[in-house]
Amino acid sequence: MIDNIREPRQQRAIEKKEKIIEAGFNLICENGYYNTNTAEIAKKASVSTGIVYQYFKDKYDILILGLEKYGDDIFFPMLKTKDVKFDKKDFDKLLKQMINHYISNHKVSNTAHEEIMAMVHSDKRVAEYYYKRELEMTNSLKEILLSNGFIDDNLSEKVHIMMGLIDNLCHEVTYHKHSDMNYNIMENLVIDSIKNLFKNDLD
Amino acid sequence: MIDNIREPRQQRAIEKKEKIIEAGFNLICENGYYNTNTAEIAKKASVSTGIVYQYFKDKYDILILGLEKYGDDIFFPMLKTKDVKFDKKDFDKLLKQMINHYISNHKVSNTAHEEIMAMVHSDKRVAEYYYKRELEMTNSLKEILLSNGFIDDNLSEKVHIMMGLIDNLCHEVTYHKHSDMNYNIMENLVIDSIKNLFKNDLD
Amino acid sequence: MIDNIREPRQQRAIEKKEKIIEAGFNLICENGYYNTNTAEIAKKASVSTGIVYQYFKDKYDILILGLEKYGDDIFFPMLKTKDVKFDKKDFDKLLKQMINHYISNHKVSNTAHEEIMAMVHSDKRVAEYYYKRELEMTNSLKEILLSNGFIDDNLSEKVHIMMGLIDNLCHEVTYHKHSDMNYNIMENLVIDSIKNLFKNDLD
Amino acid sequence: MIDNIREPRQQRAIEKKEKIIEAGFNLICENGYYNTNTAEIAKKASVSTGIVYQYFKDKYDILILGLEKYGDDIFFPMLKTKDVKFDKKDFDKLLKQMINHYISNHKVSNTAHEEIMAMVHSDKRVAEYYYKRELEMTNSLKEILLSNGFIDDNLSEKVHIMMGLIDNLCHEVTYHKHSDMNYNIMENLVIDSIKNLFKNDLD
DNA sequence: TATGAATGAGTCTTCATTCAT
DNA sequence: AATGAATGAAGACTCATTCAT
Repeated sequence: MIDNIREPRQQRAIEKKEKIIEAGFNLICENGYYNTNTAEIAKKASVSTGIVYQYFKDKYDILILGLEKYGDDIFFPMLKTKDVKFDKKDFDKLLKQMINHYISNHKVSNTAHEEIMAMVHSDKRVAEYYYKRELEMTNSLKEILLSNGFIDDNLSEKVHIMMGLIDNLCHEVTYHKHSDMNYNIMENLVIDSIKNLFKNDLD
Repeated sequence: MIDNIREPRQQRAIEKKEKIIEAGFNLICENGYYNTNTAEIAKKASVSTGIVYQYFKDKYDILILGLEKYGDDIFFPMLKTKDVKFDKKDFDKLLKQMINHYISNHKVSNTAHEEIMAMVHSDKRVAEYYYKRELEMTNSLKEILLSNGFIDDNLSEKVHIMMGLIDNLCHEVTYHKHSDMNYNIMENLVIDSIKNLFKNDLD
Repeated sequence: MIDNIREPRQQRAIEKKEKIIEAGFNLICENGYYNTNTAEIAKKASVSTGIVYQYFKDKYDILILGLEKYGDDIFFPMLKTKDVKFDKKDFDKLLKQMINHYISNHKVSNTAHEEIMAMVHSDKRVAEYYYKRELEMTNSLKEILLSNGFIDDNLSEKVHIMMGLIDNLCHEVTYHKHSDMNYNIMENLVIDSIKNLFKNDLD
Repeated sequence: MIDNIREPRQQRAIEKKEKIIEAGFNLICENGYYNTNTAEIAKKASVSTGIVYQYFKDKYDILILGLEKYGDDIFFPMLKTKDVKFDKKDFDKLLKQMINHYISNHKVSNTAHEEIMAMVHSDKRVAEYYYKRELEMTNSLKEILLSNGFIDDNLSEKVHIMMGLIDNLCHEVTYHKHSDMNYNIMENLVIDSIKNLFKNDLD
């Protein structure tokens, strides 16, 4: 079989490809990979079913390309944040900002998060993407902290734990709503935990 | 139309039903729900496809029943642990034990974890199961701590964060193997974070 | 393959067979042959599915035997009426009685009529049964008329037409309810038509 | 999920859809609805099974569309006959024509009649179709009669009875062949009965 | 005799992918 | 480059019938 996936040259063709990725990725995020079929994707992208296979090897390809294109916005919006300067006294504030940013982002694309996280757990390439970006995120945070005078003392581990704490908090706030849980208190406890992690830097 | 689902009476039939759940749940855990078909399940359970539908409403039913039967062992093995007594001085040790227990359990059923967690993110009933048990787990830990003299000061929130920390650590250890991460250090940081959470109790 | 259909000798066995026929035929009459399965039949007859195949060759067999057993009551209740004596002046009354008898019978087993008539149109043996009884009915009516002084002048044809008229009327009354149709008038027209058929005898 | 049913645009596709209806309806008429499967239909129409479900919701849909397309030719060919003018003296002739028309039509699609009539008795939508057309037929006949000077005196009832008489006759001629029945005589008796129904108009 | 467990061929239906135009 | 028609393998599920006990 010939590999006849064509990389579009013309502007219109490029736009068409983008449109398919967008439509496909959105549908997959809304309904899940297995509950989305190519006919729907084509329809939503206002193209024919046939054309899909001139731009993409298969349905899976759409997912992966969609993930690469839109994944960062959903999972790692903070990756775009660079060169943050802050006073150590205001570390609290920074954390609060991050948390709020995270939470509001979660809320926006609630189902997308769910569906893609599902695939992180079941699909190798999605997992690969996710963990790679997570690592980038860790490194990005490390650099921010280093550039603000934090010392490189087990920093990777600390940042990883910190991210886990924030993620867990956001998840709780966005989905579960365990009735007996007070999110203000939780947030304060999380912030306190993080400050404890970096106590050597903050004293 | 008749309600086809029959509860088997004969011993051999009961065993067969169990066998189908086991085979089905295992396959789903290994390969994912959508990549497992009823013919495979039947074959692995050494039964005909027909019998599957006498004991189960549909494929999904097998998943749910399998989850109820084996899920606790995979996700919440500690739920069986009750009446733990410990000296506050040995809180470290207890935490280390828990972490090791968790990690070894993760390692045993690596893919099961992944596949089921995928469904927690995409399927309502699986999510329901998971979060319910998670809550039970939280409550169980709360009681253990209370019975060992910890005070009920935002205990739910603290325990939830603690579980998140442990979970995150285990996950990291079992899957990622972020090359630059030192798990001993991470473990110590996690333990320290937890102790910090309960500093009022441990002073 | 051995033909191991057994004719039951013991009283209990005979009753069981009857029960299966009754249950099966009733279900078929209610829901149609293709919408009735053997499990349902067995359940309704309070027997096991296995036993069914010791008394009957197959599902079809139940239908045929049921038809032979209960069909007459549904389709040809008048077959039991013999030795009717009437005065020619009262022919009207007789016809009215017949019609009412027919109609009330139709109403009792409305769906049975529908379902079995469906099979008259699609199944050879059901058709065979039906037309045979229809012939018997014709002959029976012929004899009644002859024994009351009617002459044998194209009597078969007349009776057949008469039966068609009554049948058609009953059907209309029982099912259609064509809103604009006055059944009293229709009945009178039918009776008048029949009397016209036999005008040579009634003058 | 998407609404899969597509209305074909291309000429060839339209023909293919027609072909499927034709093949499906024919098979159902020959062998019955439950004895016809989609694979056979596809094969007879020289298409793949998949395409069937792009044009039709399900097997049942094929039946209904087939009925709407071909049903009139089979059941109500006379519906096309309009603006009939006749002299009351020739009412006999008209009736004979009708009867012959009916009979020859019955003979052509013998099994179709049987199978579809079976469904009239067991399926709501088929029944709906049938009785609706029957009503149209009645009305059409009424108008013909009215336009030829018949008076509107219980005309609906009379026409309905008349149709029943003709139908019954045709059925007898086409199927039963009750050996002892003389169809010429029967035909004459039927015609005489009809004329008697309309005696007020014909005197 | 009787049970109900077990079989597996058969049915409808879906959908990723390819083809003809 | 584009369309949308067409393919056919694969899957879930049913059910008449047979089998083991």
